[in-house]
Amino acid sequence: MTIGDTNRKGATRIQRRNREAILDAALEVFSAQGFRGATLDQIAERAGLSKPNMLYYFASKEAIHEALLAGLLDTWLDPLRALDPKGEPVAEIMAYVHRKLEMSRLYPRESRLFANEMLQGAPRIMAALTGDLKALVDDKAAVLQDWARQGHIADLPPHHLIFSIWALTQHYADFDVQVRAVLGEGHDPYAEADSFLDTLFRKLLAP
Amino acid sequence: MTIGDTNRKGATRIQRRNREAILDAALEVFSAQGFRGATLDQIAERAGLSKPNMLYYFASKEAIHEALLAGLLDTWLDPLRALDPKGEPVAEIMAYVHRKLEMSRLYPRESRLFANEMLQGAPRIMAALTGDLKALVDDKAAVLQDWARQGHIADLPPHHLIFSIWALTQHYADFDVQVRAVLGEGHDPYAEADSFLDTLFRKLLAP
DNA sequence: TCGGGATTTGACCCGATGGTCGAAAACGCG
DNA sequence: CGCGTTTTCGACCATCGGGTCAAATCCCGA
Repeated sequence: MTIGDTNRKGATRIQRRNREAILDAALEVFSAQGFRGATLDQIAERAGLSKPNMLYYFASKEAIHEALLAGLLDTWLDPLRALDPKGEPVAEIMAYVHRKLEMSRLYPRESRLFANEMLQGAPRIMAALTGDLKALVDDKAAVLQDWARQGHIADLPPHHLIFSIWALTQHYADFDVQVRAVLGEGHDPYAEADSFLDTLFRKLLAP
Repeated sequence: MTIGDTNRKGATRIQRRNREAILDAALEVFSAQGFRGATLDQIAERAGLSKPNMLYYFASKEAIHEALLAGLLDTWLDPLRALDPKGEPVAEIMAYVHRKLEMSRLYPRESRLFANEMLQGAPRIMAALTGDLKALVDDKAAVLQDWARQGHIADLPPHHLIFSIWALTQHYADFDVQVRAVLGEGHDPYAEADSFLDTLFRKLLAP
């Protein structure tokens, strides 16, 4: 049987376990070293497999990276998708901010993988950026603009409002070392950020 | 004569020209590929030198990277240093925001180099983070807190206020591709950001 | 103009790295 | 249990990549 891209049904228990172990290890390494900086040996070791065995599950380094990115953008955008045009404007946006920060806290590796890709000029996901991503953002931006027009929130450039949410929440994952280094001991960056960002966006959104 | 770290006086015209060309090329490559992802061949080619010749000016790949980072943190923090405790609070902070955004616009490669280093866990500049950087930030944070206590600006956690300025301004350099992909044609990201961030921070700082 | 230091480079070294192969071992199901 | 399929991996390969070296070339001040 071809191993291909199966990650769901039709795969044995061993296949699922190993593919998962590989992707987890790869996430660890790619997110910390970037694509070119990562080596198959590092990934294989972390995954607890021999290199040839790993390449039995994924055809190449590229293929592993691709598999990782494939799911990423989707997962990453779920919180934005959940922003409900029919909900209460400020509450919806605040919920988005908090969900996004929670993503940074729970999935910092994914955030860094994405950041790495952006820093490199997004060679592998440019299509998704100008396609799905842009479409989704444009859609939600229209919602924000409507809310602004109706006076529910301040009149702000909607795209940049969204950028600001991304920047502020992802910063805590991507620049984690810096945040912790500067704050010093005895701080809970994410708890403080949660409160600070709440204040920030409430003030910003107030009409 | 030892080539060492001389970048100033005591170096011939050729030395200055070549060292500069190397550092510029290295900035280009390191900022786009990360340390491990960059190769000496790429750098040498961009610099217009042979690899051995490049290694005549810098002892190793590490040395080039180090030279780059050495100047970076300092330059990068200049705008914050310029924040004057005796100035008018809101004006001082707004000036900092605009200066920082201008840095992103003029020196996106430096921003990305720094971001790469952070993503990798800051292995090469951790000392500077917990040393000079923390000291400077603590110092300015105290100023902000004073201003807040005196009612000049809103009472916000000063460290996170600074983080928010970093996150929002650097985002436009580090995630440039994403910003442009999402905005589409006919936008001037930095001009829009300048206006948006002005609004954002004025609303945030209002007591 | 000339000599010695500064600069440049072709050739080379060798460990790292992505990837292949064939055969052995483990699995699972009839 | 028997056997075809799946899984595993030791050994190997070609290329890449950081770095060295000795010899050639260039440059400039006395």
